[in-house]
Parts: sequence; structure tokens; C-alpha cells
Amino acid sequence: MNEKVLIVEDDFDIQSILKNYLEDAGYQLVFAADGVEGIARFNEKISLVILDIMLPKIDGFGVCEVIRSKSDVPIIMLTALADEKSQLKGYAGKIDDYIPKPFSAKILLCKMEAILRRRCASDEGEQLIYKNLKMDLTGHHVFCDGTEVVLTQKEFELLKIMLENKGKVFTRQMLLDRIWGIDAYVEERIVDSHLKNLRKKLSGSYIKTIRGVGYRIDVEK
Amino acid sequence: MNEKVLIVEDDFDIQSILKNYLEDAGYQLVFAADGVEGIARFNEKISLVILDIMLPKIDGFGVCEVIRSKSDVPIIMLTALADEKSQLKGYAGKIDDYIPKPFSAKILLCKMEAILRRRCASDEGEQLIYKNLKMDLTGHHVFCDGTEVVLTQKEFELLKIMLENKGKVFTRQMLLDRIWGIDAYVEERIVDSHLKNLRKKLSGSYIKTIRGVGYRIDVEK
DNA sequence: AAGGAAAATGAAGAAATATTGAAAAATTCA
DNA sequence: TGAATTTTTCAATATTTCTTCATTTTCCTT
Repeated sequence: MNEKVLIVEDDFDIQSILKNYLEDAGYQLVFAADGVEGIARFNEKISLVILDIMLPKIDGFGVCEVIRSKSDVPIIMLTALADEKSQLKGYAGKIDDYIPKPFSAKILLCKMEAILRRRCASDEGEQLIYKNLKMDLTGHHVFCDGTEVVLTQKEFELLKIMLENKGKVFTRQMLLDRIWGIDAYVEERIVDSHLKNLRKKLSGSYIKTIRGVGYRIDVEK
Repeated sequence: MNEKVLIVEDDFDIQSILKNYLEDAGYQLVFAADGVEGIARFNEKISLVILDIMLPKIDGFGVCEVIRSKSDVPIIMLTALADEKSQLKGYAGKIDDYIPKPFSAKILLCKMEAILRRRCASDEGEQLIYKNLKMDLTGHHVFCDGTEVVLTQKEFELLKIMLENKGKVFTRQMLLDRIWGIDAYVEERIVDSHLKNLRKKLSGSYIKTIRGVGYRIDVEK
């Protein structure tokens, strides 16, 4: 447990209601008072985002678009705009739920739990298993056919992210953003370099190259 | 694709609204007019349940409890009882969403899609389907009759743009602008060239030539 | 209906680009 | 400091992209 929730909301009263209610329910909260801050505060550790629409600097739809471009994190829009058009616009941006203000904190909590319950296996398991490969995430071990393969930090993260998203192509930039961070200034070729070493260590054709796009680990058949 | 939805609802008008709207959206519907029938009609093939609360014989909460005892299928309650207490009771039974009547069919559809998107197993990513052709955009795969066809990047983009705009004629210049960028300086014939290769790989007459104008993929009948 | 012009197709080779492998340089960590 | 890791760089290789031109098809004119 101990889920981090990012709340992007400029209304102080609502911030304070959420603070009381959600912290009591055991969530760790991260607040942002405008769109730019919301985007800046978002990271891989966040399990859910609560997003207002009318925000200073960048509005909720914009924030949603930026976050969605790099993550499938659940997003709940919490806003005074109750009209159908805004709602549909929200859902078009792949949000998970839309709650018009005024809202009931109890119901918000229920909805959050309903959504979090549906989350995919990725972060609940301590282990990732793929073909004859086993990753022990807590212990930072990787086994190939039962024998341990020692990976460096970067190799480990690379493999982890790709195994958590089997079937999805990652561009080098996406991998850089997720492993090195969006503000890291490194050559894009660094990804190739680590991937090469990873492939050599794993001695199996797990990672496919999609020329002109990036890399992918195929879904198991 | 082709998801089965179980609708447990005794109001004939709502049955008929849902029938029109959801069938158009490509869902396969199974109707039940009371709680007992709802439980009887439920099976492993059902991807989602839409549940009224006030039902003959067994009420929605009861049906929910029975279904939840054997399955994690997503459940949406759709009911006239808008009070908070009923909603909380619903969420306590591990439903996924609660929509008070009167409801907007469009929003129901959005919510259904948001919930289905979150499902663990069959998380296929974004897809474009046309006749016996399937494009998996997240995975950068193309399947023709189930077998994979490997496309180069330009071929992939060409097919993607045309499939996203079925029925629209693209001039070579339009395709150049969208794929190569408006400032690219390349021969217009490059489009023909890639299109030829694409046609050969797909082995089916998907892409029509509009002489003197450009190319088009017809809308499906 | 025949001939000619315009447009589209097919194919092949050249040019450009992306990926890989490998190794040197820089950095981090103990 | 020394070892391991990370990052950069670069040449070799593989693949794609682009150009060109001959061939075929379609359409228009007579």
C-alpha cells in the first residue's frame, strides 16, 4: 500500500478537504496549484492523479495530455464544469472518471479504490516472469533458466520497464524519459549501448528492434 | 474485440436505448429483466455488467454480490437511486462505477471504455481494424488475416494515416506534408514507391488509386 | 476505335539513415 | 586508488528511403 496521489487543484478549500480525507484513508498526497506545477510534480511513483480543469497556466486537459503521453496512470477529473461536452472531452483524453463539483469525499474515495483495484499486475508483483526469464524486483536478481545473470542498474531498469509493458514499442526517448528522467542530458545512443549489453547477458532474442522506432519485448504466445 | 455486455434492467425503454447505442458501438448485448435471470445469464464470456438496482425477484445489490463471489468482471450500476447511501452501498460491493438515471448514453459508453481499458489481461493497446487487417499502434504490429506483416516505418505511417481517415482521398502532397513534413524536399513519386511496396506486402486491394488526384482507403461496408 | 498524352506502376541501383558492436573516456562507488 | 558502471564515440553493417527510368494503364481527342 501507501499510494501516492497527485492532486492538481488551485482551490485551497478543496485541497484542504482532500488532505484531511485522503490522508486519513492512508494515501500520501502531492499537491500542485497550477498546470505547470502539476506536470513537474508528476513522476512514476504517483499511483493516481486528481485533476481540476480550470487551472492557472495550463488547464486540466493540457495537463492530462502531457501525463498521458508518458504514462497510463489513472486520472480522475474533479471539476466544476459538469456539462456533457467537458465530460466527453475529458474521456477523450483517456481519463478514468469525471466527478463534478460539489462532490462527496466518500464517493471520491470509493471511486479511487474502484479504479486502483483494476490496476494491472505491474507494481503489485515482486516478480516478473517471461519465458525462461525471471526478475526478482525486491531482491534485484535476474535469472535466466534458473541461473543468475548479474545486471547493472541501468540494464535492470531497462529490462523491468520493457517487461512490465510487453508488446509496447518504446522509443529511445521514452526510455530515456522513464529511466534517466525527462531533464537528463545524455546521448540517445546510450539506450542502444545498454541494450546491447543486456542482450549479450541474456543470450536470447527477447528484445526486438523496431527499426526507425525503437525497441519492444513481444507478448508471450 | 467484440465484447459481450450483460444488461440487467427491467425498464424496457432503457433496454431499447442501450440496445441502439451500444450495439452501434460494436458491443454484443445480453439482456436480463430481473435479478434471477441476470445471475443465470452471467458467464465467463461477459466482459462487463450493467446493473439496475430496483429489479424484480433479487435486487441489484444481491445480483452484484453473487456475481462478485465468482468473478472480477467490471460492474456498472445504472439506477434511479442517486442518494449517497445507495452509491456507497454499491461501491462497498466492489462495483466499478455508479451512474444515476437519467443518464447520457455517450457518457455511459465513455465510462465503459475507461473501465475496459484498465483490464489487465487483454490490454491490447491502441488498434486500428479494417476488414482482415489489424494495426497495433502501441506495439507497431500489422496483421493481415492474423499473420504478421512487417512494415517499414514509412509504410506503417502511410497505412496508419489512410486507415485513420477511411474514405478520404489523400493527394501525394498531403501525404508528404503529413509524413515527411511540410519542409521536406523529396520527389512526389516517393509516395507511389512506398505505396507499391505496401500493396505488395498487404496482398489485398485495400488502397484505391484515384487517378489524377491521389489515393484512398474505402470506408467499410 | 485508334493514337497519343498523362498518370501510375514496377523495378533496380544509389544515397541516406539507423543499428550494432566495440572500445575508449568519464564517472561513480567502495 | 581501483574496479565497476555509465557514457560517448566511431566504424562496420544492415536496412530503408529515394531517385530514376522503362513499362503499363487510363483517359482524352480525333
